[in-house]
Amino acid sequence: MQRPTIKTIAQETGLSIATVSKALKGSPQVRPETRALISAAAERVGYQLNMHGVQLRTGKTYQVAAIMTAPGPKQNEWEGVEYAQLLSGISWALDESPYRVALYAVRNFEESLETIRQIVTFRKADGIIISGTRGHDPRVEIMQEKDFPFVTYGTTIRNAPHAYVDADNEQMIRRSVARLATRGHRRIALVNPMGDLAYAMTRFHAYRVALQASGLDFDPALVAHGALTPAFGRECVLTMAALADPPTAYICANEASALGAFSGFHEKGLVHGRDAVINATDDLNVSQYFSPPITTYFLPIHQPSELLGRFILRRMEGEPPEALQALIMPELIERCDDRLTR
Amino acid sequence: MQRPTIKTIAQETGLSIATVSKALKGSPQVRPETRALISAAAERVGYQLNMHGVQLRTGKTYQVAAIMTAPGPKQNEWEGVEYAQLLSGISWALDESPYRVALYAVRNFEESLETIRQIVTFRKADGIIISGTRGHDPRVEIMQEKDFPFVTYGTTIRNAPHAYVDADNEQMIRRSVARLATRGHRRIALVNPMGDLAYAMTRFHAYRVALQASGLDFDPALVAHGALTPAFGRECVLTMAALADPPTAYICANEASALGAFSGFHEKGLVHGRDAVINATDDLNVSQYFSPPITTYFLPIHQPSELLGRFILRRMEGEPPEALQALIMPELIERCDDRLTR
DNA sequence: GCACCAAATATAAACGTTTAACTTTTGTTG
DNA sequence: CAACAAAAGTTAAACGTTTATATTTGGTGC
Repeated sequence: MQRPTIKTIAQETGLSIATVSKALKGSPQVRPETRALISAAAERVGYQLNMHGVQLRTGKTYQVAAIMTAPGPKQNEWEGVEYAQLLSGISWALDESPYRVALYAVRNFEESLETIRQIVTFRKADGIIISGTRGHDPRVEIMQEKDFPFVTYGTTIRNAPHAYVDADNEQMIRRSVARLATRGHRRIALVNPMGDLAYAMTRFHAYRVALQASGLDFDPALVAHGALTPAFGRECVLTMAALADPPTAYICANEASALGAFSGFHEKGLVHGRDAVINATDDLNVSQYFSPPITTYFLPIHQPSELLGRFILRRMEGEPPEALQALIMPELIERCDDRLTR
Repeated sequence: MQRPTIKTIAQETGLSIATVSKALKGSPQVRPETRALISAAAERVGYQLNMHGVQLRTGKTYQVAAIMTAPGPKQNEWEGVEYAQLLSGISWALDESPYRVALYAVRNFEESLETIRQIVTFRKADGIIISGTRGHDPRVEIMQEKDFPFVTYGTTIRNAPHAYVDADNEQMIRRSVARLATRGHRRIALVNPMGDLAYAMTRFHAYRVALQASGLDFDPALVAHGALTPAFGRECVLTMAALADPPTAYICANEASALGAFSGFHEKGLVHGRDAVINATDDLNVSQYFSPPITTYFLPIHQPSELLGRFILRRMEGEPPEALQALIMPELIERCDDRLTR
């Protein structure tokens, strides 16, 4: 038995395929009785719209491209794990819509640029979602130039306004530093993402401002930029703890680097709460299982990711990008007092 | 300027669109000189195949559906994080092919069943990849019934032969138990996945066999089944450590539950290596950053995931499922001696 | 009962590709 | 060089939609 098409329904009802097509998409051009008749027939024969026909005719793909920059297979490091939740959040947000998530895994920034160029020029998708934005991001420029709908996870700094979702890194760092300063910390380390990423810049800037506000000196030796793996967090602690005047607090940009920092503590024989403390930003609510549990700013990742999905839908419907910008303030979860006990 | 089609090339070369079409897909029906001519013209005008036309004409979708069962947004637990790497591995394997990964995030088993039914009956994809297989998996049955190409991550137990990729859980558990027994452990706990999952059964069975082989008694109190979150790992330790005769070793099914087990140790004041030890299976190579680092069976997730991608390609080309089965033995990484020091 | 208009429906073409069936060209053979 | 076969190329239809344009239907006012 063949899969039913609008032709089937046309024959079934004795109407033309044009009328059926219009009726099925609720056009006011066909009167309600006819529409009901058609819907009934569609139901009866088990009709489902064939997207290929629509796509060919309209040029729309009904795909949202999610560009996922994942570390190469050779690199066995715990990185980018939050992508799973990010993707599922987006997928859910699109659930009721005709759109699907098409995954484009790329190895690095250049590849993502090339992929996006492809998608835009050959219209392989109707919208794009990217993350890991840079201060000045050429991918954003490409899409803006062609007026292609997109949403970024993460802001940019020197690009024209566009749709984005991000955590409020500025506030987070300011409050983190202020809180630690209040608790007597004078040497606060910043374990930051790769320096070219927009949020690394935001965090760094906020860090300096906050230090000043608390009357603390800035020491470049207490700031590190790198891929947010456990290896990096560990390395930071090993290096900084060896300083003549080592930090008493580490602000880690994610849970992976925080875990690595713990590993560094273990290696150096440092005790959390006695020698130094670790604070972090947490997407996955995993810091509560660290030993000991640490203070974090927690932003459940499903929140921004669902927003990304909703934003791209609205953007594809033509809503202006300025209306689609969200900065979410993560919630402070104090699992430690974070005053040193010595 | 319009996007070039085969029609453009036909005009450009003075040939018919049929010849162009054949030439571009390397049909032997067109002679090499003509083919070269056409290729050159295609290159010149920047031609790219429009998939929508192909899809409509052939009925093929060039999509591989990846079904991802992710925990609901309300549940803030660290679960399913390895999916990110799984997906990117699959995506890479498909890179050179015309196929793309279409993501279907579902909330639970029933939804995945329904989604698969949809995909199969309305041919929304050409192939499906699922994970979290059950001992007897109705999803597998649906696809087999319709002779729909698919590969599972994880074996099944009571289903007809099909394409799969899995870690060799049987061997892993046997060797784990034997190794711990050799090191003097008599009370070995098994922190196992949900009981209806195929690999939970495999592991449990192997566990019992291995206990017997080592002359150890089986105690149901030392086995727990549940969602492999840190919460679960923690809960297991809290419960089992309170037993009259508590375990001296915990075999955790993944790194998340192992992390949770550590959290349980911390809570109970247990010291790793003195009171008990934790062993685990690790996909993400994160256990090396635990404090202390633990002994694991390590299977870098990109390995099975790329295999999944390659297998689904071959399966869609008609290769029989029996030829597409892989059981991979993870590598033992001994980071601890695992003998108790007391 | 007629002209007119709006509303409802029908016709036909188009999107880009593949492919069965047909025609033309080229090469081989006796 | 005729006869034919094989090779190379062409024609035309089809896949399932949407939509501009055309046609039919029914209702209104006079």
